[in-house]
Amino acid sequence: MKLKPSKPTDLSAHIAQAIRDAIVSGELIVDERLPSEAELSDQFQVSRPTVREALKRLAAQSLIRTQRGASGGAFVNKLSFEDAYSQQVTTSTLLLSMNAVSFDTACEARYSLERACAALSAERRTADQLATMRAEIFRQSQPGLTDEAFCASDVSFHRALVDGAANPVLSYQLAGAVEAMQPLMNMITFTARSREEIIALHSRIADALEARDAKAVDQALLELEAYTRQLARDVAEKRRKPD
Amino acid sequence: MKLKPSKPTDLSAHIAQAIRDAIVSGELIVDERLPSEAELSDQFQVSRPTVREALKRLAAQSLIRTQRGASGGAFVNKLSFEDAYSQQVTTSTLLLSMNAVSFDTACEARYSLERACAALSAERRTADQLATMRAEIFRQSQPGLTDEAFCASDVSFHRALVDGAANPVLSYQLAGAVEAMQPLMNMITFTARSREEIIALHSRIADALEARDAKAVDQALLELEAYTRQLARDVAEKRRKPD
DNA sequence: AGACTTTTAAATGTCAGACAAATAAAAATT
DNA sequence: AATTTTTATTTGTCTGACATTTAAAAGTCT
Repeated sequence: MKLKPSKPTDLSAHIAQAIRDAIVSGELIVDERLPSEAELSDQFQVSRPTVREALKRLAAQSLIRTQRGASGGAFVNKLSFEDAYSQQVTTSTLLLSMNAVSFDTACEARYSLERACAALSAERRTADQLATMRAEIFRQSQPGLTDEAFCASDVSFHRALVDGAANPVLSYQLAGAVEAMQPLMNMITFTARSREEIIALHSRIADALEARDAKAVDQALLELEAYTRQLARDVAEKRRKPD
Repeated sequence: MKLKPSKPTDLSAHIAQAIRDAIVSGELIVDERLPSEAELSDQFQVSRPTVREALKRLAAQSLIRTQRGASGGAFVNKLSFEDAYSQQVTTSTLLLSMNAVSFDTACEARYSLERACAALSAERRTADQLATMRAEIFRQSQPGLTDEAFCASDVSFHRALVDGAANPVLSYQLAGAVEAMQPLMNMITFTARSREEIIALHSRIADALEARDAKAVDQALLELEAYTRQLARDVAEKRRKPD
């Protein structure tokens, strides 16, 4: 029936898609200036507010940036790993919370991906990354640390592990998975005993990385995953049947 | 100096962030209706166009959906795996093309992640997914297939492999990595000989999955990665020194 | 009373025109 | 020649209006 993929309404979405296509296809290249809003409204035969709504959609995806003034305008933005990363964290976090993804499912995904980095990280990790991991382990062992701070340090630790693979694409992909887990992790109350256990496993991971022993890293990660899932089960158990 | 994180300008970005925060923090829950544009312009003390620009930013991230009419308005959208997936493909694709990520880096990331699924997929793959893979292998063996069609079939094959892990979070994460590689893969010209080689490896993967032999899957993926990178090197070589 | 039709009100979608603010280039001045 | 001023361009924002869609309310008929 309808030939157009998008309904005749939502002109701004239509225009945004047209420009997006031009960027993805390479028709518009990085740092190239788009026509001014006035010119675009002429070209697309719509009003300037409508064009602006379209541009804001693109800006929300970091596809363009705008600059005011004489030779200003909208420019095709070079998507940085950092931009892509922060977008992915937001998206992944919401995806997990809104779709009631089970802790087990998220945890399995996270550790599967993280183990994918382990071999590369064992091979390539720098002294600096190792030092970061040791520092985070030390921080985790401090008494009086809140659960939130403990989790945050945990994320930093794993981030260093992932970055050890020295592959920006991997880091970008993994960052979403690891960081999006944090809200779920925050549901766990870490006892002194469980922290001790986790820190021991972290130390084993750091040791294995220092020795460039990929298999030992993998094994420690497997155990860490199993232990984390066990903790979550305990919390769920306690919630169901509080003493 | 500036206390506000965002500059005093870009009101729409500011408002979008405020609403985004409310959604991420859970202050606004799925399917909840936002105040009308008129009410929002009152609350934030800005004009309606400005509010609309903010809402379009959120719509671009699939965080809200809008509905016209009497009891219409903007509603918090339940972010689906599909939405998140397509966003990630767009982002990943642009990230690779704009940052001149080397074929090797992207390839390494992709296969590392894919191998992370291999063990789970060997354990859980359904007969249906196996059939899909066999069908794609058959398609790939058809003579007269264009390179684009061959690549597309390749993506479908790997997609089935990833979905075999039966973990939606993994599928979502991996889809981006695999699909974003396609433009890079399209640069390769597949000779009859190289297609034959790839198909043989695909068959080995399918066989191993059928036998639920995780190690064999992993090994075949390793070889496929090595072969793919070799092909890319050959193309680069030929381009530098054409005969 | 109940089912159907019409009206109405509320909301988003779009438009036009205007002014403010920023900014770089051009013009004027020292 | 260097500096300052002007100017033109472009985005950012506002006001007000109308169009369109849609669900609920009101009305009408059987």
